[in-house]
Amino acid sequence: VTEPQASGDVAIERILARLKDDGGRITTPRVEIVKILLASDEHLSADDIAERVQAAHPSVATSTVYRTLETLEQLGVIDHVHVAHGRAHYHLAERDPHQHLACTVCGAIIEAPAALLDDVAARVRRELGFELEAHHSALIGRCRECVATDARSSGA
Amino acid sequence: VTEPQASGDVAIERILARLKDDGGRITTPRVEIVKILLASDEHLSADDIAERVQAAHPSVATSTVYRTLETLEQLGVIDHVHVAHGRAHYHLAERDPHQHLACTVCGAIIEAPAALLDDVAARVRRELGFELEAHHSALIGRCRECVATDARSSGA
DNA sequence: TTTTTTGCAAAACCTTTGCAGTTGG
DNA sequence: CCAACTGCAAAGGTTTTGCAAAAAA
Repeated sequence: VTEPQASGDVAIERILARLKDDGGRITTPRVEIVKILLASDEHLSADDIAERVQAAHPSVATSTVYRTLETLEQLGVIDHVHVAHGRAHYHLAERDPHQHLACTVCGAIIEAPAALLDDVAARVRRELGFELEAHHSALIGRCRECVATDARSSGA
Repeated sequence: VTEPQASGDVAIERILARLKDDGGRITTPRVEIVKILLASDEHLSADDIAERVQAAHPSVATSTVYRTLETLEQLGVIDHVHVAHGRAHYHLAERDPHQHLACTVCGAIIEAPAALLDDVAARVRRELGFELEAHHSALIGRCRECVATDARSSGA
């Protein structure tokens, strides 16, 4: 059986290889951070990631997490989205491209189809010469649950 | 001549009246901040505003600026938009409603038609139950000038 | 060994808060 | 006079940075 059995292993290898090809080094914090990114479907904040790394390796500094995320982003491995209060969330670039909707009430990040802003992007390019980096900023508002909660409490 | 000659005066009066109606007081910092907001077409950060107030009244504290902006926002006089790095920009709510495009390179905020995101808002509401607060977050990307500069430098 | 990466601590950035003193009405 | 507002300074949360020690290649 030469087929890899866990796709995560392959993914890790590929990412670490990219790091190496770039003249980078494979270190424990980096491996752990990549694992966490691969293991999570969610959009994690730098602090979320730091917390998880530190659960297993308490000595890893938060600044290392930031520096690693920056490196991975430069390599095109991950992307980050800004949600409303200056916090960034990170996720693998390889995931299906998608837009982000951030709930101002509960903080949830909901994924929307990548094409959501295509028309808007075309329009601002045509009319204003503006190149939208659509994946880079979340659209903000309230998610289904929080809208429902709101309606319930104000209606009652 | 009972007609006001400068529309700015009327606007100031109206805003200060709202403040007063709400049980608020008319103070020097508040008057100055409202004037600055009225005098500027731009989207100002809290710090921009603080700087301008302090040019004339050096003792006005930045925290007062934040508190005043918060008060004015609660009264519906102003709105704020979040641009990519955790900085908020403030502008009068009375201005023509519009969307904001923030340039990641030069920091400019470009206004776009208010209706820009109407279709998107309708779609995420229908498909995801998400209530977009369209005016609240800027779309980010690169403005015409910065796109041109980029093309020039990478093309050369 | 050499260069990259790390951990730590400190600083930077934007914003909020506590509190005593000031001010508007 | 009294509540609302202010200035100051300190703290909050997130991210960045300087630097010497540690680790990868």
